[in-house]
Amino acid sequence: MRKRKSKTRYLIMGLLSEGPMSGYDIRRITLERFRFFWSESFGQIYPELRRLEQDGLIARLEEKDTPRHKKRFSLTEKGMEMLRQWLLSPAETEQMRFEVLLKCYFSYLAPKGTILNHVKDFRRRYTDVLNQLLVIERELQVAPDSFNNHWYVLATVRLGIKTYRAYLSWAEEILNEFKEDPR
Amino acid sequence: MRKRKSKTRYLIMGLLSEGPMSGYDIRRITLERFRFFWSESFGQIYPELRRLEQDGLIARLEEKDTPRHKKRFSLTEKGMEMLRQWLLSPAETEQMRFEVLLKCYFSYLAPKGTILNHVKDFRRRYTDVLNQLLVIERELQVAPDSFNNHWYVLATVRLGIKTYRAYLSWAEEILNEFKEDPR
DNA sequence: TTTGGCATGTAATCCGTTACATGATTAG
DNA sequence: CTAATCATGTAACGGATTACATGCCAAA
Repeated sequence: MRKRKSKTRYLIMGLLSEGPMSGYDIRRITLERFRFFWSESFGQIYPELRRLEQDGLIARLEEKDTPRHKKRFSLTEKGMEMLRQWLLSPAETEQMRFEVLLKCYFSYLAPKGTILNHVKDFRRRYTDVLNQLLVIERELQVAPDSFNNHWYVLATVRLGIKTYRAYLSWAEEILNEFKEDPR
Repeated sequence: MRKRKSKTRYLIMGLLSEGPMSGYDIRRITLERFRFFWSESFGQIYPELRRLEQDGLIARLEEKDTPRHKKRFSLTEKGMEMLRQWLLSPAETEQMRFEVLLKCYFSYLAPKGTILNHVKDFRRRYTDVLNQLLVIERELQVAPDSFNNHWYVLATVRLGIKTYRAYLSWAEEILNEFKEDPR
């Protein structure tokens, strides 16, 4: 038997633990809060919601007069159980795939200065996300801690901040070294 | 028409630019040198080699008395052309998927101290890879620069080193904060 | 002689994005 | 009225891992 590998269900159940929401909400919140270390598309979310409901891990709310087409789900006891189980097991090793580093590595085969474009592009992208993370950090520090989980949320945000600062510091170093000794 | 997304062919062509090698070699070298930011499996490499040969981007060496079953390939002019083209175009944005961060984020739902296991696990894994990277860095500094590309290789290695140092510093902070105020 | 590493390859399966289809509601 | 956004969903496709199959060669 093959081990289930997709983590989509845990993301969904995790979010539902904060209260009922729809597939569309899940997508939106994932973009807002997890963009820096996670991504999901509708093509995964909606079919997974159906499966989770079939398995009794989430339940459709019976609501009349929902705004628009909204179909909201809540986490069941069984679902919370499974979520807790997953939280106790160790995480899988992350597989990195940085195309930009592949390009940097082989840039010596291309015209002089090719690597600079990649490094500058990299720097620009991570300058943007770093700024977004700093905004989120400040917001978290002043917002009321309704779920008593801000310390946890801030932990993930701060890993992002440290990581992207390291990225930017690297980019500066490369650009400086190149300026001193262009290749 | 859909845009080809797999980057496997560029990894292969990049490696072949340093000299002829086999699918098995490519896999081994990828594990040694790119493990920190790239991964490929045999299931991608061998079919891709066949396609690249069909497209005339690489060519099978006609060798007798090769060691074992070895089938070596070399990069053609056309292949080098395409590789250079790719190097000039910007890299795609990398999508992150850190299961460990998802677990940290939701650990407040599990027994107190659950997050510690994830952070410690994370620290252990990256302590290992950091040490490997430091070894590689030292080796590169003393080895002869046969392809005149050490500065480029070191650039990628140093991004890894900076990143993993940031990871470890984060892990220490989280563990300390938790020790002072367990939740 | 048997074990383990070298070496190539295919098939099954799952994962994930993207494009497409449909329609309601709201803001301008 | 019209455009944008909200909202749900499916189908097609391509990407990637994993398991499997095969066999050689070297070392113990």
